[in-house]
Amino acid sequence: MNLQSIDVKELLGVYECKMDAKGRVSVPASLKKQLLSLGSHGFILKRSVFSKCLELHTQEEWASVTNSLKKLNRFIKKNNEFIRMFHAGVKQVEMDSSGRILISKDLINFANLQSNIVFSATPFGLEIWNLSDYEKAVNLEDNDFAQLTEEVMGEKNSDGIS
Amino acid sequence: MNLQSIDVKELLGVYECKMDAKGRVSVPASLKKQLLSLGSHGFILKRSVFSKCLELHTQEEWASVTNSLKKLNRFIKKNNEFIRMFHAGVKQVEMDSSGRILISKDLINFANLQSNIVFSATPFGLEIWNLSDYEKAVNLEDNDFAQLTEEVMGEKNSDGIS
DNA sequence: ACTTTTGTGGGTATTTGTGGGAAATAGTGG
DNA sequence: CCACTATTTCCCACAAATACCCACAAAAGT
Repeated sequence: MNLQSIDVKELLGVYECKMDAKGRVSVPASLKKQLLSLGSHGFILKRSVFSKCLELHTQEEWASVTNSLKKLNRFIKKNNEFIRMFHAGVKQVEMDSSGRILISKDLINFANLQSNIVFSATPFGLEIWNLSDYEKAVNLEDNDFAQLTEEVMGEKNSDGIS
Repeated sequence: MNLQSIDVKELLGVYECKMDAKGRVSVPASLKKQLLSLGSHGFILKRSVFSKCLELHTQEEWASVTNSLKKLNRFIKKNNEFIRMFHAGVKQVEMDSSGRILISKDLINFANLQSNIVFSATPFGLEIWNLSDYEKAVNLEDNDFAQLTEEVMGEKNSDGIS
């Protein structure tokens, strides 16, 4: 399969890979190609707000978020709190010469990362999980996915989106 | 990772670091490069208005704040009071030869700073926190982020910016 | 089966972070 | 004005983290 020339709007795919003792994670080749086609070598790595996992964003993506946020009035306390929480754990990262990213100690700690890592690309963004936490998070026995599907998607319209 | 040549409009990144017994905090290398690319070695350090933390501003940034404040009518009592309180604890600081800033005793006291410090750069500016206070401030369990998001971003326009 | 790509690990030079000593400066009270 | 104390600056030294290599095994493509 030749992915060299694939041009993507959203990342797609779930990949398992390893983090080494130095905290380096080599981005799976398929993802790497997608990421590079999306933009630069520089990325934003941050804590996810709702789960104990990390999120990876392209600089372009992040810049547009930043643009929106800058329009908020900074002299309103709630805006301050929102911005602060939203930015928790934000780090600039780059791929090294062999296509790996270095994850800082505090982020490793936050997301409970060990040797086995999962990259999970969804339309909402690219998440990085500890393998066993990821398994738990998507495990049908722990989370009633059927019911969740109904709650989220089972609304008036046939496509589930109201 | 080579950040040498990154040119920024806003500071970005959240970093943990240490303050030593003398009250010196070495600015993380990534932030240091961003700060220096933004301007000078001299900065304004002050109390934050809404939280028990400090804010670091470049001189340029501060000049623009000062400009806004000058437009307030000084013959209104509340404006007077606001200006005075807004300037509480303002200090000029410089990085020393090894890239550290010295935080004065009263500011250390105000922000309850101990050995573990957090630099949090957001589009609103650069905040300096005591680590454990920071964690509390961004912790989901202590803060209803969902509701906060609605209040801050959930306004008329589709992008949440009114 | 051979070549190329990908994933993984590790060594080492360099940068960064941290601490402390001692000189210089400022601040205090007599 | 002086003596004394506290604070700040300027060094230097060392430990830790990181960037930059290179090597090689495993996997994939031809």
